[in-house]
Amino acid sequence: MSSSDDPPALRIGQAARASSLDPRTIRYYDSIGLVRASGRTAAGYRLYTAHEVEALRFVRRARRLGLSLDEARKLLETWRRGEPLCSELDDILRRHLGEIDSRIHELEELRDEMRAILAAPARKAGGSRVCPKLAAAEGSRSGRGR
Amino acid sequence: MSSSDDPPALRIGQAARASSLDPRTIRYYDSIGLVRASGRTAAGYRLYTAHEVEALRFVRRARRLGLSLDEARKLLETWRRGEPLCSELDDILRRHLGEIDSRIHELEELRDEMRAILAAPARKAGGSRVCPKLAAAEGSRSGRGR
DNA sequence: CCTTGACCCTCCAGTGGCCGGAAGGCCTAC
DNA sequence: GTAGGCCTTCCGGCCACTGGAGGGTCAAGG
Repeated sequence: MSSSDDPPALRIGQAARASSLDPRTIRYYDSIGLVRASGRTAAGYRLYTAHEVEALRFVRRARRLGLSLDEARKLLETWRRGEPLCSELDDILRRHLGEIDSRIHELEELRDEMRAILAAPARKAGGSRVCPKLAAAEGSRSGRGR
Repeated sequence: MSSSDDPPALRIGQAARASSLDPRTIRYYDSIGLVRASGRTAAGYRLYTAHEVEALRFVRRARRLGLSLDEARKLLETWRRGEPLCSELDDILRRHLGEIDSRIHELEELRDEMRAILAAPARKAGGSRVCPKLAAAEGSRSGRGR
């Protein structure tokens, strides 16, 4: 055994390049048990097979879609159990989609507000008070801010 | 002195209500020197005059515009020095405006991507592989993720 | 053989902007 | 006198890393 056709394992730097992640991030994922190294060399270097690299890419992709590591972990576990993953993924994505939509909305409001502020005349001197730009405008929205 | 027409000072809970902030947040701002309590009662309770409450509201507003506490601090210092604030504010807001714009753009791309994923047929069973949704689609964008 | 340099290891600390809880002091009302 | 509501400090946690110190490993070059 341990013949020459074992899956060729990468060290962390190579795995990092293959997954577009930082080695430290991969070490972190290992440390929290998200994507564990498949083994270690005699010197203690982490080894990653194509399987783990795929998982790392999976996680990276999930992160880029805005999912938390916990969500990524759930999906990953489903995936590793060989289950369909799609319905779970759909749920999560649908939820995030809603959040993104309202986040976009919020940001657009913010942007408009900023534009209005920037467009306002610079009326200096006026009163002894603040440049009214920030002090004013305590209207409309309230509550949670992500 | 210390007559009855000293500015009536609020305790932290009242200041919190007046500024729509959490008392703990206000304590935090005090601890980092962002908005210090104007004094203490004999019992050690923080006191906030209308001036500090205004500063707290200012900070809250800045935060809601997406500025960091550091940016808020800079503006606040300018403000407290009685300077116009507008040009500095404009710089910061302009920069943030750009960021918000690109963030909106990013999120819209993300949203479209998610919609595409959700719209894709659920093709289960297929190969032994992953539901292709997350595994695939390693195209387009790369680089920084906020 | 020794050094250089790239890579790897672990451990600890820090980031931002708070939130939560424990353990206790203060003040008013009943 | 006691119940409650407010306040205090201190400490730890959150998320997803990032940075640094202080060392080990390994192949190539002199």
